[in-house]
Amino acid sequence: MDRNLLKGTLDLLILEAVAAAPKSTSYGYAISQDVLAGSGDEITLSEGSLYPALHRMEQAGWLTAEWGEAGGRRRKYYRLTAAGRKALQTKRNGWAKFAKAIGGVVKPAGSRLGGASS
Amino acid sequence: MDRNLLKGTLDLLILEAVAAAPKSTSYGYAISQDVLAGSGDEITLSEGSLYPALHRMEQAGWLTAEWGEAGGRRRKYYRLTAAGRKALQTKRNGWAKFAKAIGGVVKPAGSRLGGASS
DNA sequence: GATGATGCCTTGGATTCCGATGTATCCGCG
DNA sequence: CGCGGATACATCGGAATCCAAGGCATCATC
Repeated sequence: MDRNLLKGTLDLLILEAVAAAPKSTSYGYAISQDVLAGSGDEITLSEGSLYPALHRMEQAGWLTAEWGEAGGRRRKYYRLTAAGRKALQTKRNGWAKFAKAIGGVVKPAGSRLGGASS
Repeated sequence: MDRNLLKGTLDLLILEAVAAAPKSTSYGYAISQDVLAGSGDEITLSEGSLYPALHRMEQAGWLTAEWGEAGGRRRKYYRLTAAGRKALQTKRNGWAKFAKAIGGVVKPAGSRLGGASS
């Protein structure tokens, strides 16, 4: 999978994972696992991308963080703010519009080439 | 439209435009117009992206170029090579897989948030 | 003779992401 | 006990990508 495609969708994926998590079950490691599972094992959010992104979004006011603990290990639980929910909607719309735009240009995978003629 | 989303799809869009063009009607400016039209006026390939990309792909052996002229203006016509057709297929598959993976995580735009209950 | 469309090109910089690395706890295995 | 692997957080430097800006040239319109 071309990793460049991921650019621009990182925030969306994280916001989506946080939004989907039940109550306060959203923390870094779990988010990466959720995205991995949700994508059919296709999308791996590497730590070098994930944690900086979480910090950035917290800074942006999209997420709030709270330290917790489980099984002797520290966890940082994240929740969406109102601004975060709005950002998610915006990014969803952006993705939908983008995917549609690409779809208008790209033909289905597996379609024939060159044989345009009759 | 978030421009970061475009990253990774540039080659695909260009290959697709060249593949779709009738005979020898594919040149830089026309490609950008075709993509713009095909995407519903959503995707503008800026010249600073387009021309370097065309050179890179020619270098990679995906395209061959040939100078022509029309109406007193120079044009550089591009055609797909066999490797270019193969690259297009590969990128189509990559995009399809990627879009599907994202779709597994992202909920439809406009869907409700927070009200996970019931 | 200015403006805008057509048509090509290059460069510098900004942005984005990730591999590598570091720290720490817990569990299972030999 | 020591070791590896999973869990869990974090940072930094490098690599890759793209585009705004600028430049050049022809043609049509006003």
